[in-house]
Amino acid sequence: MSEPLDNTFAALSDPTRRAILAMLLEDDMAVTDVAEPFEMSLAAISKHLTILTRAGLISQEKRGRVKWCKLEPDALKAASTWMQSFGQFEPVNLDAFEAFLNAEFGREAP
Amino acid sequence: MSEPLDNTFAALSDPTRRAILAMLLEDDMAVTDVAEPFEMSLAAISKHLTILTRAGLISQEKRGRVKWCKLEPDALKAASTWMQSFGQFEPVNLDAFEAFLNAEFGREAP
DNA sequence: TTTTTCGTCAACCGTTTGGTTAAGTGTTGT
DNA sequence: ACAACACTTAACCAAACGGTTGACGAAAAA
Repeated sequence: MSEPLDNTFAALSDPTRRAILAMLLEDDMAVTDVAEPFEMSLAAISKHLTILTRAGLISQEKRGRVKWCKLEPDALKAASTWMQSFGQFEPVNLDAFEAFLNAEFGREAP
Repeated sequence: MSEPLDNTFAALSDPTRRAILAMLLEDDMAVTDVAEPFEMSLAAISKHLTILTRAGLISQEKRGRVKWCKLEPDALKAASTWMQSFGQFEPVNLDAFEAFLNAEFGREAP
């Protein structure tokens, strides 16, 4: 019923999930460590991670009792392609991203 | 409460709204004409257009009794920047977009 | 072995979403 | 003046969302 692109964009529409993705950009993390900086329950974060997994934006691998979360950048390609088509086909540079990340973290990450 | 990026991604998460954007890529359109190809009420399309407007993805200008809808590609820039950062910074080309649009229309557009 | 840690699941709750139909507001054409 | 057209709004509905708490299973540590 719902297309991959639906799930990708829906997953990205939540600031908590975007913050999680930004965290995972730095390193793979365990669920508990992902949850630590947020002011919400572990169960809530677990749900967010399920949504991100369903959207293909991350993968989760269980080793022992710890479940490791890993960014999967490829899932963003289709969505990115769709968006760029409306965005005048400008190439993106890292500086713009860094500035954006700072802004995002300044407001959203605890 | 909700950030611009939230609204942008949420607006893009619905296939009807993405199809509307693709239609508007070709030309400005009146609300009734936007609604024509879809199997849902005019009121429903009107709501979708409100959501797209709130997200800044389109603008609506009333001339007489007709309300014209116009694509606003700039609103996608911030979101696009965010996404590209996770997508290995690959430049996007038009061929990929065309292929994607065809696939999208084949499945989603009535 | 017992206890703590890691994480999910189930049930619940209030809000939002995506759709419907019906009524209402302007604008245009006859 | 009146009818048709172009939309929007209101009220309603079922389903999904985003969060909670509490119970639970599996793995690790004591």
